[in-house]
Amino acid sequence: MAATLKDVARRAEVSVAAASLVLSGKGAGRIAEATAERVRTAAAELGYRGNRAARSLRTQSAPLLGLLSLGVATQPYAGTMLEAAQFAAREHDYDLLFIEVGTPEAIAENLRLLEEHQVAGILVASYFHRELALPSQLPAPTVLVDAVCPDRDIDWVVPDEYGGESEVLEELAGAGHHHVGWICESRRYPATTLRTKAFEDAAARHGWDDDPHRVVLTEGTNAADGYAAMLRLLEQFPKVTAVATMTDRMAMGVYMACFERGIRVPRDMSIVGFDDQVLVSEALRPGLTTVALPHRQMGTWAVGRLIERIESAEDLAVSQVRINGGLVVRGSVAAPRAGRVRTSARR
Amino acid sequence: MAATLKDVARRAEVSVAAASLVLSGKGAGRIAEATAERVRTAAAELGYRGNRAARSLRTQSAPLLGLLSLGVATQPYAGTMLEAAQFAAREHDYDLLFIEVGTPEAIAENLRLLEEHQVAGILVASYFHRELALPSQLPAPTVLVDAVCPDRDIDWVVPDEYGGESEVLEELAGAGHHHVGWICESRRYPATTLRTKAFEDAAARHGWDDDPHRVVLTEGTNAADGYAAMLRLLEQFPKVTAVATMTDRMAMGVYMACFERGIRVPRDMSIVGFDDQVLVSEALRPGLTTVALPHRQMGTWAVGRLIERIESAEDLAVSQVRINGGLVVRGSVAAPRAGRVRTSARR
DNA sequence: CTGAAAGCGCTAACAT
DNA sequence: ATGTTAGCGCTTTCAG
Repeated sequence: MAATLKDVARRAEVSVAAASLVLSGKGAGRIAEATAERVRTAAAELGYRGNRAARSLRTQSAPLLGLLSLGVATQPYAGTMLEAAQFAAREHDYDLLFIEVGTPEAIAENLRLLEEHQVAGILVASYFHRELALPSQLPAPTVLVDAVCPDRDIDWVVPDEYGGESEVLEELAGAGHHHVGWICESRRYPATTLRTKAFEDAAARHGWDDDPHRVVLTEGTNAADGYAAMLRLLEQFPKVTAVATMTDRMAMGVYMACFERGIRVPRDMSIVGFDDQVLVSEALRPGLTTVALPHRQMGTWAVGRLIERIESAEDLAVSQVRINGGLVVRGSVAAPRAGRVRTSARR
Repeated sequence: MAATLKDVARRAEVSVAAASLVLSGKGAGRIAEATAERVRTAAAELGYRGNRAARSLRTQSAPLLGLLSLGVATQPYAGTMLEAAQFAAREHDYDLLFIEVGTPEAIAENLRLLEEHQVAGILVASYFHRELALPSQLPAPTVLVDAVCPDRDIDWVVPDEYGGESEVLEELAGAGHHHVGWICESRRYPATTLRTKAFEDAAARHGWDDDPHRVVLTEGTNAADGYAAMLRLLEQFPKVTAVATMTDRMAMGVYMACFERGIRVPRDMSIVGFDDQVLVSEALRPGLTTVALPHRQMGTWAVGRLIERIESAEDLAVSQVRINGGLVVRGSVAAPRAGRVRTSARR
């Protein structure tokens, strides 16, 4: 049986009220130091840990953050956000209630669950940058991670798609490329739209070869999509000396297409990706130059922000930020070769 | 202000006790159906949700499971276990408190934190099969996920390393290979030991070429390790027609070495991995034949078991299980070619 | 500076 | 069949 505050008080020969004051640190100046010391000793001796339920019942709030996840745990690397969030929470003495909601529609019902728990704050986290609809009544301060809620003033943090893509494209421009291809998923998401915008702006800025054939749209974002797209790109835009893909997985497919065609990376073809899925980007030979997704940073920021909001007396202004995960330079970019001769396919 | 039980009782014109009985379903046979109906209506009208803190305080236990994670969220795919655990918990009306402990040493201190929360049960989950030491006093029923605790009778679930490896090696045997290489990390973990044992047994069983040069030990488990190991294997064991690697990532390196040497997969070389890291195994061309890690199944099993233990009156016998995630056949295995001529390196 | 006491919302033993 | 009541452990007035 765990020791209660009453046990501590009895042992220290003070009232429970005094013991509570001391242990919660609110007794400073009110309780004599000698008494306080007695209480602390007694608590230590008894291994007193307190009872969250009793405290919550009394204070009508729990030092708990509810994390409503949309696939965050499952997706490689997105889980990093989770870990970062938990660390940040722990640092402020909050714990994390993890709930995988499955679909956006299930958010509302799970918010009610969190209300029962009397969570002090709520994180709604997605594994990819998306738009979300939220019920108008939120049971606690809420911040979105890798998601935005248009038509609503609410804190959120997302990757800086435009900035990141621009940065990695500068690598290509810096190496001297002018015939640059863009392989991107066709569906319209914040990520596709913003990264494509960055590509178009970079192209305009650097006067890249303005041929509509330089872009290939795909159905999905995996290696097979990248592979097929690259084959098509080589056909419809043979001048290409560098390719930017919307994701690392697609870049992996591009590598494979190059391998098969006897095109060497980066000598004959420079390639850049996005996401920094280390399993892929680091494993490729040469390593893929890409942009990291700021999972960790988003988790940390979101929790910091949430706690700020919870603990601040005033109403804070809404804060919506885009974080650039940063360029990761590996070996997939080189200067275009002048008199490049494309070797024929190997089979 | 959320409605309380008292509000419901007043509205239904009954006592709080009666209301409690009805809402918790324990009133069957004790409360008249008409009364019960009145209570349920009142609760619905008020949007009554109950207060976990009050209930926990009273019952001295919370419908909460503490999940102490050792890197589970960060590791690609291991997070799947987390999602599965949460689903299973929710199905039994438990919620999940997620805590990333960082290192095994931090487990003890976090167990005390869970004690404060009065969790009904505890999951200690690792992202790889390992041995763990646990304090002798656990604050609640505990089950280990992807970890064991030697010298201790405690429930755990781990991947069936031996069974899985044996199964994927049967693919090689079935295709008719006799000169099979084994690329494995040199450090001794349950996974290395058991998978290596499976290799040795398969080799003996099928009378594979018994040459000590057929195995190459590596420092790590990533693509670069696999790549270097494969180069070495080709040199010291040139007869090799099939390679089994300890991880998919290492297999990826093997593919790359083959590509560079002009060795075609699977025509000239069959390859099998372990883990089924889809990002890798599915993306490779041809897809990698491998063994899945049962993350999802482990999560589900562990929670089921834990709840069984929590809710069972008697002392259950300890249950320790190994789950085989299952063979995933893709395209990396073929029959060895009779008069195979190794093409020379491409550069 | 310290103690007594009320009460958070709920459950369960005990009355009626 | 239903109501009354006594706490669970803690915080926080309010008295002393």
